[in-house]
Amino acid sequence: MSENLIGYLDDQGNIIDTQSAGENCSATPIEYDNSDKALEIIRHSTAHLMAQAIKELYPDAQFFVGPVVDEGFYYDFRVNEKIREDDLKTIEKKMKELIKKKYKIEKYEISKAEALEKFANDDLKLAVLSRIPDETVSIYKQGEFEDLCRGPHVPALRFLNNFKLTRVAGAYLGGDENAEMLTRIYGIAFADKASLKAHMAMLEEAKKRDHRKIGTEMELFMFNEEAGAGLPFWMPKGARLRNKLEAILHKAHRLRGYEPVRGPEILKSQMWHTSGHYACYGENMYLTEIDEQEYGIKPMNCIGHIQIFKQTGKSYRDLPLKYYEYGVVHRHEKSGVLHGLLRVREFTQDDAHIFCTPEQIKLVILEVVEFVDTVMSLFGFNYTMEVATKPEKAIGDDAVWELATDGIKAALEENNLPYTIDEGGGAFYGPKIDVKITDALGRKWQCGTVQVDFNLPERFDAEYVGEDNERHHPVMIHRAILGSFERFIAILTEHYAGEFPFFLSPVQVIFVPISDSHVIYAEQLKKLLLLEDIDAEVYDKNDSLNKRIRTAEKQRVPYVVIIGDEEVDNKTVAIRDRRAKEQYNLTQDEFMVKLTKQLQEGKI
RNA sequence: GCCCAUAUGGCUCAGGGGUAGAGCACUUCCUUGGUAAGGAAGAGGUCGUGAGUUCAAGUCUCACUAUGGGCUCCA
Repeated sequence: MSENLIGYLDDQGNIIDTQSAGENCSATPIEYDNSDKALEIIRHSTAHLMAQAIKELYPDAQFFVGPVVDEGFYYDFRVNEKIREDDLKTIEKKMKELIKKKYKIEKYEISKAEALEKFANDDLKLAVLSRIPDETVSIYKQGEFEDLCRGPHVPALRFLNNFKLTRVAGAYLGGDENAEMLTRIYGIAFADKASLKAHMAMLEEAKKRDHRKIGTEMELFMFNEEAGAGLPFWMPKGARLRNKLEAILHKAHRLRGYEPVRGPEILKSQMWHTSGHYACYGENMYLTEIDEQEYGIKPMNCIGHIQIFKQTGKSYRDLPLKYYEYGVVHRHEKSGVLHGLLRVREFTQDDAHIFCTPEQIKLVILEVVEFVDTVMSLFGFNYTMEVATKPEKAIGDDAVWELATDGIKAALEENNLPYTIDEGGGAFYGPKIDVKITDALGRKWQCGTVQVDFNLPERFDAEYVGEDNERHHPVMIHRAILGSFERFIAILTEHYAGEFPFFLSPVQVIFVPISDSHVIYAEQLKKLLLLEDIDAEVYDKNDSLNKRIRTAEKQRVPYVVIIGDEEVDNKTVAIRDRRAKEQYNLTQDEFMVKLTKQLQEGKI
């Protein structure tokens, strides 16, 4: 048996550890390295090692589950003591000590009845057992420490040298928010020290891209404790960036046949009762009373758009009818979930509602998915699509839900668009496709969404006259491309590490005049650029030239332009180009043409 | 909402019971410089808010607010 053998892979893709495989296993060996399967075993065993260390340090600790996850592993457990971030070092130290004891990891099997008896005093293990259907369960043992576990595990602790405990957190038992909260410790492990180090370095790099850090540095947005949590303020630089994004999207919508509309911020509660928001989404709504009449601040824009649709008679010839609005919505998110611009309580959706016939659904969905793809490509985002099905709190018949869900799946499948299923994740009025992109730390965030809704048009009695001269309820497709400007700009910031493409950059050009006599020319150029919707600044502070160039270069600006005698005399500019990472000279005309042309990159 | 942690000038942070510190940014002056930090002086904080312990509280305790990492939930 090889020194580095830690398990086998059978032809079904299941991992068999060496404890289970026996002497003469013919399955494919898994060597000790950084392959996915090897890491799965290593990390699982490291979770156990951590549990063993915790048990020695906190003898009263009881353990729940310790699985491998995308970012490493964790173990959930109950202790009387409070475990803090500082304690992780102590636990790590104990883990290293245990490795030195050279324990082997041994496995034995017992019947479920025996297990129930063995763990009779451990309610957490009994909870785990209650979820296991098998009649036989396995126990893994290393030194004095034993744990109920199905494996797989490495043969001995010596394979677990390269790990790091990353954070402590609370986690509900079984993910149920009504249940007890356990302590969870996350960690990561690799087969070699260098990979671990590289992983930690990657996390450090990701932190530098954090939109909250860059947003503060670049003065894009802010929050204010006295104003309230989750309520973002857009500072001038951030507002410029956002305006540019809005302008690009306005044009993109008009070119695709969308009409702008706008509904009020608050509507009488009766309307939210009719829609079902009051019953299904009420916990998230802000309510207010005016003249003894209750109003709800809108958490979504659909209700307003339906009223606009209903205002004038509609024919099948008008469909599909596309209304869009940069709709400001307020949602009372739980305080603990707020997260920079990625999760706020007031945000603006690039929202649209497409009224169409049932026959048009497929086409409309595809059109939207294509729109999404165009926008994502513009920024170079990878995204995944999830089809979310009927949630527990929902309105409408199952049959209608099925029809809508099948329509979504069919549209995607017929065009070979890959998707996964999010069971029960739909909106209360219909199933949806969620478009998810990842932030700097690899966390997925929902951005775009396409939702098929048979329910709200009926509830509000929205109608069109069909070819048959009868009245019909239209189908409503709710959709957003960016999702919200707040979240999307947060992700953009992390994606570009603040170095936004020219067409979005809040400051697109910085002029550095060499001395006072060159300021006039710089100001003239700045004005010329503004006429083309390009934002520029002139750095004429009383600092040395080198200092001003350094400051300008650190602003994450696409172009720094130096203006001296030579440039003024010849009507030229001396450019430091961020993208090309080089310096060159252009005439003023060439410069203007270059920049206005580059602005076109943002046209979609 | 729940668990744990954190909160000191605009920003990043030090100070851990005895009358508030640094760097950057800011203001003024000198310097007018051709491609990544020239020099000098100055201003700016009731140490998140409110209680409590103490002769004495940024510093210890509690509550609240906000923020961070998670859980749960979502654009």
